[in-house]
Amino acid sequence: MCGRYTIRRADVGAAALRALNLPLFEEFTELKIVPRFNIAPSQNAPVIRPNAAGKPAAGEVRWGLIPSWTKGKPKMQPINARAENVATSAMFRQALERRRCLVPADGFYEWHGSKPPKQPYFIRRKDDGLFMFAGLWERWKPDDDAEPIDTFTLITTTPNELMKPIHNRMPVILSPEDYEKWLDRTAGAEEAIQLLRPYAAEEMEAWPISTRVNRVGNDGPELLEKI
DNA sequence: CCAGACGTTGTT
DNA sequence: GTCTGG
DNA sequence: CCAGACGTTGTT
DNA sequence: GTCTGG
Repeated sequence: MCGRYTIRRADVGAAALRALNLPLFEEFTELKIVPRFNIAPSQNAPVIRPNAAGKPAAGEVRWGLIPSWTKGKPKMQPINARAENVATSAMFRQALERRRCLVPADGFYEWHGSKPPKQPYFIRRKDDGLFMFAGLWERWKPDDDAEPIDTFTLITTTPNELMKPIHNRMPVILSPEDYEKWLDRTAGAEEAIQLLRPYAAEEMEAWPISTRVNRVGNDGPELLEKI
């Protein structure tokens, strides 16, 4: 699940975050965003994470987590992490403690059905506002003297009432009042996992769309048209 | 102790 | 790196 | 998540 | 069928 999402407006970054009037975002770095209708795994996407000073900063990071201890060619690059397992899994535990991030999105896709052709749906806020997915990131160096590569994964949880008919999982969408705590590196894993719950269904809407979205290279507004 | 795995999704 | 299995 | 490749030899 | 790439 959650193997595709959108960032359709360039104002999704700094302006939207400052509008929340959260202290953490007062000095937020301007987030340069190229609108996209089809963000897929293994591509770079903007994420928001604390910089060295603890202030949130934004930059492009590759979707698909490569743990820092990976030797040689990465074998596993999970694009999702189950909220039920992040606290105990050897792969996610450290990232949950120290490397949490926000992944901005203004919509995502989900495929309904057991065998192809599956019916894709587009899901967004009713007010077409901003989502922040809960993410974890890692820094990996292919070799000792190579440039580090940053990657991230999206945390998933059980579906809310809107998503249940479509799928058995959904991405963790954080409430604005939880953004700070999720990024706060002084908050521990125990506090962090409290925030990992299904988002309010009444604030979301979904509709069926064309299977044109299946092709990663398709990246236009027509992907969101109701069918 | 060392060796080997470490994940999710969906599909069967 | 850290946990599990042998 | 879905789509598309899945190989070797030899040459640059 | 299974892996890789987007």
